[in-house]
Amino acid sequence: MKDVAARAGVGLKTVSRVVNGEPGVTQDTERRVQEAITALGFRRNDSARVLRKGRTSSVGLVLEDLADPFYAPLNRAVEEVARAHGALLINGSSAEDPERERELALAFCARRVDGLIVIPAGHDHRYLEPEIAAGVATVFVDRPAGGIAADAVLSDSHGGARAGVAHLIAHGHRRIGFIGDRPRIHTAGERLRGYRTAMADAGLPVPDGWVSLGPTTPERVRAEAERMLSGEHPVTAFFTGNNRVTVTILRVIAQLPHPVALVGFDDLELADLLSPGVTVVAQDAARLGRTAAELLFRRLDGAEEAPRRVELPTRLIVRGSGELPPGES
Amino acid sequence: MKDVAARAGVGLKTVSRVVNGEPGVTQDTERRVQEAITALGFRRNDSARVLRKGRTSSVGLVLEDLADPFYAPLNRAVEEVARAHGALLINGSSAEDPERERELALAFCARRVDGLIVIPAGHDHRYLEPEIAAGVATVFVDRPAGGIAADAVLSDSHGGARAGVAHLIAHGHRRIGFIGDRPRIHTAGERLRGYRTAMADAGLPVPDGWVSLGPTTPERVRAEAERMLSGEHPVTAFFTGNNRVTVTILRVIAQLPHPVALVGFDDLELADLLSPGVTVVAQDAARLGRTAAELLFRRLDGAEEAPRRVELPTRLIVRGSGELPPGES
DNA sequence: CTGAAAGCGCTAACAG
DNA sequence: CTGTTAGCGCTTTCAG
Repeated sequence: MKDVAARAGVGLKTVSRVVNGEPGVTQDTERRVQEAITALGFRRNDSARVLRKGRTSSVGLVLEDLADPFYAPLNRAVEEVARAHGALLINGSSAEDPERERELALAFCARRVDGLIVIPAGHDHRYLEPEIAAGVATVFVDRPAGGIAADAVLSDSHGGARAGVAHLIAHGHRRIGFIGDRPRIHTAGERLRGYRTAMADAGLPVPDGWVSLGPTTPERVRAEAERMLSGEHPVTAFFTGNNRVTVTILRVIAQLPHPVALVGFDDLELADLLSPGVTVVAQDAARLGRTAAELLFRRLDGAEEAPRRVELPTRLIVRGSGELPPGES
Repeated sequence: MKDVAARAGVGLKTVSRVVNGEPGVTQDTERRVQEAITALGFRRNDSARVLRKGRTSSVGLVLEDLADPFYAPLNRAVEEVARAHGALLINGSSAEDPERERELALAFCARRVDGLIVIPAGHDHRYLEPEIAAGVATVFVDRPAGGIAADAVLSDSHGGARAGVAHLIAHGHRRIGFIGDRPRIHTAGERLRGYRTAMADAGLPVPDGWVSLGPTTPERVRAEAERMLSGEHPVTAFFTGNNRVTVTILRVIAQLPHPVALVGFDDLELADLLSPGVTVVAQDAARLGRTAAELLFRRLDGAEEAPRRVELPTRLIVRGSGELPPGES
């Protein structure tokens, strides 16, 4: 910028004015400065600007996996809101590792993001207390924060799972298996709770063997499904706790001689084209992201209310797999 | 940091040494400094650090759509490589708008990213010349740069499409429709070229009506497909230019009274579970991203070779839809 | 082993 | 309308 000023024969501040489109510069001076800028290939150094202004116009997003088809639209939605507010997005995947979540969040804070959106991997977010105290607006999405009071935007996991399982029960199922993600993941627990509520509502017992929480690897999910389908009291339907489990169960079911009913949590891209279509409890990932980002920017614009917990509804999409009757047992 | 120094009763530089894990500090002094850091909730301001050091340890990624199931794994792969090199990732979606691509890329440059990975939306990247001259390593992925010499990591779109169409021809098809993305997108053109090559190899004519490039909206794709399926010489098979077109064509085909063969470019998550399974020409999006990121960091580590163009192979995955015979016409 | 001073590139605050 | 000065928070340099 110094060089530009020298070349254009003006003061530093004038260049600054031109670069930032501030008023108070003659057409002629502006032209001279612009020429110098192009000639020198100058671009404002935002690091220096940030240092001076205090605001970075950037937000950090810590999510579980950038590549997960459920989180990708959430990511995009956050980006769009950020863009509308003139902010850039820095993001990273925690890979469901609390330590990595922490590293990312703190790295973002060191970069002085204005705000932070976190899909928690861990359950203790007290490490963020100094940062929040220092003014980093923070919103949690998909799962609540642990150990601190903070904004959270969640899906109604309990209600959604309850409705999905009730749907299976309404179609005659009495023995329904639940396969979900690891129990330390908040949504996994909530969905299991929804399953138990629906079963209890119908006065149905839930033997331990019908419930399985754990890693969503195809191997584990397949083994658990096969276990639940064998033995004395095989299940006649599955309720699956997220998109990855659903995909594996679909592959398991496709190889069975008899039909097994299925309702999955999370929608899938081609769910309507399978036969039968896959009945799901859908959450709106983009809306989750948008809501969180909007809340974040409201905070950044000075909203000082107490931390809020927003819960978004889920939607049961009926496509066939959840309406299959129980086979003879 | 000043505050920390004051509180710990040491000099500024000593705090800096502790914060950065540099040697030359007594155990005792270090402890005092650490205490002050925790007490004050101090975190190093990376903006200031960057200003001084010149390197930001961050890379920018401009892609088309963060939420696209094809680009999401690429995004994740880039993130992993960046992470391995201690760098953060800033990213944004161009939404296939050249102006937006430019804005994002230049905003990243203003933040002084060390390197830039771009999935081009536009065809003229001369706007990056000053940045590259100023030292921003730049790698293009999925599509080549326009107007400048730069590294590019691409899939073999021409070869992949050619193989996919040849597969349909080998299964008896003579009238094959091609529906792809807008012609200004490089990969769309290359895939069309592959289609034409395969048709020419087999001595088959290609009337204009069998080829359609344009927006990948369901409405347009559906209309074009229905047009190609009607009239005097209806097509008996489709080759689709990317995942979004394939998804729509699958919906169109599902509603037809007679089967129509299909080979799609890009794999789909549930492609194996449809009946018939969807035969596709798959690219490895994660590998594309990984390769580009590794090349980028090689540049950042000082590799000074001439710009390289890396072309990754595609893979034909046979699942059923591409092996359907042509119906009677 | 420790610290003081200079300066990275920019903008806020004030003169002219 | 334009320019000067100070200083954002850190690291580099060099001297204790």
